[in-house]
Amino acid sequence: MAVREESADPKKDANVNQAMCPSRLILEHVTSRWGVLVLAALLNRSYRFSELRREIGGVSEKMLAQTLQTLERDGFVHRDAKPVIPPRVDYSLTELGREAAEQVWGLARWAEKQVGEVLAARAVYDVSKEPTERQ
Amino acid sequence: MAVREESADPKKDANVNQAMCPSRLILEHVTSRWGVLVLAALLNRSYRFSELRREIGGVSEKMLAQTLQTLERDGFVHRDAKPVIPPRVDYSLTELGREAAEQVWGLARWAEKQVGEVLAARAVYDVSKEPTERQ
DNA sequence: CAGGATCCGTAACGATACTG
DNA sequence: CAGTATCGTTACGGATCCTG
Repeated sequence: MAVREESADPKKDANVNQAMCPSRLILEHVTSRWGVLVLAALLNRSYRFSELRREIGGVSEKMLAQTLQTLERDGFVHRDAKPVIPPRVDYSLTELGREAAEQVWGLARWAEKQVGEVLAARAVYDVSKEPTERQ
Repeated sequence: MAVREESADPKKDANVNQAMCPSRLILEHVTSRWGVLVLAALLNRSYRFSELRREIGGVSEKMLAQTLQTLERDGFVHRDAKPVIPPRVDYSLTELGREAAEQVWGLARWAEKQVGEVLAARAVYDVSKEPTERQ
């Protein structure tokens, strides 16, 4: 079995941290590296597994499956497995998932808008912290 | 020196992932475990280091320092170090930081509102995935 | 094709000790 | 007080192999 990793098992979530509020976990799931991208992709339309994998790019099968399961468990993603050979599974957003996706997408858009400012701030910071050679 | 961990060194950020867009990093910083809590706390008022540490609770010195540095570097947090003995350092939000804090706090609030729904969804999911003993 | 199981490296994190 | 340096752990995440 070995249901480790992230938070597949609810009882294990607790010991990740002694006192982590549930909202923190939700936040973690929807803002995770691949969670954001999955939600963003599904905002447009539904996707099949491999399709989604190509769309996102750079995600391993394992992480995509894991991300999708977490989001499905939280009620953000609907999984429609058709009993055909070869298997066909479509993923789409639930209503709750759409809300989530819009929220994080909004945040992502905001982040993109601020990239310039942030990069500038970093440049300033890095120069000020530089070895400076001699003082 | 050993400036590993998270993203203190800009040149290292790139190899965390071959192709990670800058906005992803910003998102990572502001939605990180302690990043959210730091921003939320500073939304009310400015804090000193240890004060902030107590306020948040459960954060190690190392992680708090690291989180604050990351946020400062991105231009979200202003660090005001007064040259006195004993040292006194006040942290506050910049204008950009206030925007960020409001964004993530909005997301956090949304997450809190959905805790009930998510928990319910998880319960349904977990039951449906249960061993079921015999089918 | 959709994913489960397993192995493994690395880096994130926490605890502790130490410094200006 | 406000951090930095070091160490140990663990769990995140990727690669690979395997199955219905």
